[in-house]
Amino acid sequence: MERNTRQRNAILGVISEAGRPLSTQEILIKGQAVVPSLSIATVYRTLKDLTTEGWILPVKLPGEADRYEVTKLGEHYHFKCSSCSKVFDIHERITNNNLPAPANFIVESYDLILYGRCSECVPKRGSPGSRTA
Amino acid sequence: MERNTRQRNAILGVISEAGRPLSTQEILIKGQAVVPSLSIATVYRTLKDLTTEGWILPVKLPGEADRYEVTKLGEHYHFKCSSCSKVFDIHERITNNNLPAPANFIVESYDLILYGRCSECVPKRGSPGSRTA
DNA sequence: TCGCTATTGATAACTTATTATCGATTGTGT
DNA sequence: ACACAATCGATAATAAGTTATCAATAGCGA
Repeated sequence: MERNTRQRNAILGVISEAGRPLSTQEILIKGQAVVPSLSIATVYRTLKDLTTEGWILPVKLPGEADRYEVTKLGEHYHFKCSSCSKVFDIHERITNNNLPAPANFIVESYDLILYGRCSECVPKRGSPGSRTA
Repeated sequence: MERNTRQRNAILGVISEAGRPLSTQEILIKGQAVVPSLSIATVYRTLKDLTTEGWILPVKLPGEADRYEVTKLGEHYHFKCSSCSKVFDIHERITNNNLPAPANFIVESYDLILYGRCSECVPKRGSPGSRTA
């Protein structure tokens, strides 16, 4: 049967408490703060299990390895900071009307990724090179 | 100096005429219809050159290898058909107002990918399992 | 607490995409 | 047409991420 190991609890714990999608390396580091012996193999194994069981979901960004977050967040999209590389959840609602497609095309889902500066990395007022798109 | 080879002409030709972003394998196959000896190494080499020279751009989708399209298309986004896996350009305009981010976050750019059925793969009217998102 | 077996940790192996190597080929200026 | 270097084709090498292997460890029911 399925066992309730320290490693599994630690991994689900750090993902649940992160508040944003975590990379496998982030999960490894944060998990090792709870279970120091934690191995990257166990991280991958457990992420696969937790995904299969429906607890977490992979977050896919172009050209990057999957990140993971808990399933219960509902529909949302993501913001990647071009300075610190962290990815944040955005829960504002986008209506399908805002996502036009050609006639005869059926839109079933979408991925929207915003790129820019998060609140921690926003340049000070008045510094150069900081206009928004 | 830079030479005007059959391979280079064929590769830029198939990308220009495709009307949608092509994968490296698609470029190889279509290019071999023009220059049968065309090698995958030449495809990668030429794609890198054409990108550096500004003729083409990589199109990045989550979890997939880069596709390529000509630069002159201007701002647009992409639609991936979940049936035939082809990627299409969408030239409808999206306003920044439609892409809300948290206060203090600066949006510099975005990637938007719609998933669904293209006009060729849309199920016939009345068939089951075909509601839009 | 004992014993069984699921799970772990360390690392080798694998996968897929891309790049490097190098002898053969082929544009291009003369 | 010639010469020569840019480019090509075939394939080995690389890179990053993920998975497999297997002896050691540790949940969990009795």
